[in-house]
Amino acid sequence: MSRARKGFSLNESKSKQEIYEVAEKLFSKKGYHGTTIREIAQARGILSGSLYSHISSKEDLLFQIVDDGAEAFLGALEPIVRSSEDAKSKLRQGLAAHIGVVTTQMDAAKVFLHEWTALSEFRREIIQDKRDRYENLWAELISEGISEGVLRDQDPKYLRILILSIGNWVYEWYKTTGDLNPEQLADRFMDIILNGAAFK
Amino acid sequence: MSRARKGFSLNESKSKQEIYEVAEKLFSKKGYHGTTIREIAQARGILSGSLYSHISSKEDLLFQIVDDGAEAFLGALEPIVRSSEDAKSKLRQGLAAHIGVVTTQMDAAKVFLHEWTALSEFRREIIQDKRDRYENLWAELISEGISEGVLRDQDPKYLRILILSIGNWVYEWYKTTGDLNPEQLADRFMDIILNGAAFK
DNA sequence: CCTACCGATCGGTAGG
DNA sequence: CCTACCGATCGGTAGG
Repeated sequence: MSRARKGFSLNESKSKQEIYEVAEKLFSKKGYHGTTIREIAQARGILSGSLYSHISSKEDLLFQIVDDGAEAFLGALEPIVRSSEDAKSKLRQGLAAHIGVVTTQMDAAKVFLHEWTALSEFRREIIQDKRDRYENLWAELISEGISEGVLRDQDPKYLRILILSIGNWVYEWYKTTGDLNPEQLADRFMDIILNGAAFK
Repeated sequence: MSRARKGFSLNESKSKQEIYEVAEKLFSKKGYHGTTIREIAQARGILSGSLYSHISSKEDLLFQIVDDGAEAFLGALEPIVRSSEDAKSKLRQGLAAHIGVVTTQMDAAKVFLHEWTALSEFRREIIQDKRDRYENLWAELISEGISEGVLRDQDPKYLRILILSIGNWVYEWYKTTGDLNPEQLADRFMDIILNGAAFK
């Protein structure tokens, strides 16, 4: 998550970070191609040329945002997968972690989930790898659930897709005011996923 | 769904339709802002200026694609909601219809689900209305399920979101080869949604 | 459907 | 961080 990673001075990294925050918001709202470098600069109160003492290109900006998003998801899920709790509560915590990332970093999450395809090949592959790693962590959680006898022994692929679909779509509808918090949401969804919505 | 709606001659509407198909593909792959009018023209084998005897603007093209998408979803779900079957099979059929639209018209569905926000205000509102209508149809299905005693009597909002999240995300991962067909997919997902993934 | 072009804007740079 | 600008490309148009 930290963007002050390469030993910039405090002021430099503060300026840089403000640019990232502004770009995150704009890329999330209007898309990467729909956002101009001049809009980003204007939102920071400077001229477009001045951006380039802090960034090297527009795509560089996108990559750092997308990569931060990837790291946020991985960093939230990894400790849960590695923990020694039972499979059921790991599944619940995993979904809460995912929803937590989406709701507390809505712009970055949306850019990560949707604008990463605008990256050029080399950098897109780096992100593809992290996406694969994240999916594999979920595959692990589900296969633990099956081997512990908590989950029905079905093709785990579609359960994984079902869970991630629910978690990913959150940025499309979630409002900070009026909706359940991430923990409550994860409880609600995981109750349906595990026990079903049917009346018994 | 029909694009030959305003009485154009056969040839005109054929040319027009080819432009829509090409634009659908490109908007889906690279986004509305990431696609240039020249790319669309080139994919049809003509020059950019020549497009404008068939369309009136780039945004017009987007609107027609998005609106067709909206109509496809509404047209597939409406007869199911109006039918007199039991709530459980209407829910299953509704999800199959939704997944059917997404998988058989993947490009149009993706553009409808994601690029509609690029529309200017007036036309975005028209689409917002149709999205609301579609959501309300689902709300109806769920409330029937509750009143028929098929579904647990919980806040229906999150069940509706859960179902639509699963259905909408399909375009992100579905491959025509190797995956289940829409009916099978809907069965699989609806089984988990109704009965849960937990072992009992 | 093409030729020929338009004003505007794009991402980015040089030099201070 | 600004001034001043670059070549390229954008959506779109006039006239055939």
